[in-house]
Amino acid sequence: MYSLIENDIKKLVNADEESLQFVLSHFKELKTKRNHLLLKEGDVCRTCYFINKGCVQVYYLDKNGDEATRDLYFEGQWITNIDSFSKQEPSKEFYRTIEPTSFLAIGRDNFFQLIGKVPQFMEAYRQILEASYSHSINRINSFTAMDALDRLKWVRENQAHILTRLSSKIIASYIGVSPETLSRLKNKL
Amino acid sequence: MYSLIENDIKKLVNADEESLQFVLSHFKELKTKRNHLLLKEGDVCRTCYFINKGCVQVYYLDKNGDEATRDLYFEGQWITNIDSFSKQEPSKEFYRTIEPTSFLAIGRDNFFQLIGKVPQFMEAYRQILEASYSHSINRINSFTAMDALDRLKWVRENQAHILTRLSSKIIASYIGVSPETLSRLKNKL
DNA sequence: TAAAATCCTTGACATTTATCAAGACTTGCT
DNA sequence: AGCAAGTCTTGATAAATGTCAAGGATTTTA
Repeated sequence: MYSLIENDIKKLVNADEESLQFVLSHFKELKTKRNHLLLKEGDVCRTCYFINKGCVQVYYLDKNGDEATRDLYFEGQWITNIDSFSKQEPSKEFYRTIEPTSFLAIGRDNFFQLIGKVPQFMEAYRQILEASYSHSINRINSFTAMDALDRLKWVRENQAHILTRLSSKIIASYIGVSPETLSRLKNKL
Repeated sequence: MYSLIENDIKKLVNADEESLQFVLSHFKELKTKRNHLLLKEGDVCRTCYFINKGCVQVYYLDKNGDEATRDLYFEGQWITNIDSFSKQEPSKEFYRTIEPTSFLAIGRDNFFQLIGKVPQFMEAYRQILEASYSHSINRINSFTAMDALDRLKWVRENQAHILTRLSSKIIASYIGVSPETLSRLKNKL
């Protein structure tokens, strides 16, 4: 149950076994069905999740009430609403599983205590933040610098699992086009 | 010269005067003309900057060679290419001043030594990362969930200084439309 | 300070993408 | 297993945005 998260942390920092087990002991398993809402607009996020298996869609409701997908997360990834988690403000986004998903979850209080007590965990968190920020920068650049077909090609080159694992509707929302447009773009690939 | 950065750090963390001055002593002043390239595609970023006065455009070259603006930074903001700075990989982005600009700059080695030595500086960095990540998430959501006119209105509500201080060409690139389209959108505001 | 360069706007037109509708197909639920 | 719901595709059309061109305004630079 803890092997994936253990490897992930070891990949980021050199932690002695005692510290590592101390950190892991604060994570509780959470299993959900598909379409489970982890967090919805207006909620305050009190939990940070590590995905053991499954998939989470993070989305936003546009002015027509349609879902706009900000990001998609899979096993081996860390996920929380950073704004709401760090400042305890209401979330503007929805977090929903799109497959049966199993998490390791840690509450906010435990999380920040660990950060203060275990320097290697702080260091791991810093690296996760840097990588998440970097990923979001790439995503902004894909929207400012590419048209829809190039964004689709970019996903095919860099995140191919998204195209094979998820429905066209969700892929379209992630690429930032209507499902009809995605259907037509596929013919041009 | 250090008053803005001093207030910024104090706003983020409680630091004793000695630690604060120790941290500040590692920052060197850098003044540039407008259109100075701080970093270009392919460069490895070895410096983190705090803007004392002025403005920096971070952009990307699209497949036509046009500039796509990922973000704009002003006095009081921290700026570095996080990917290149943290992993010492070549930058994919350009960083250019668009006004005469004065910075406080710190080299990568000093930066990471300070992070290790001064817990309050680590804590400040963590908060800056969280805020930067949060800002980039808002920007992704503006592209996935809004059309061009709504993005322009969003900037007017939330970053009005961008509209009053910068050229239409740069605003257009930030909004993600051609200058001609921006010119027409202004008539609909 | 004057020439050169760049910027801003507007018009005409092309291209991209969205919307609406319908039918075939797939999936989920009981 | 079978029905209901949702998905995917395609066509027709509308709306949004890009491109090219040109002229006037502004800014830069020599």
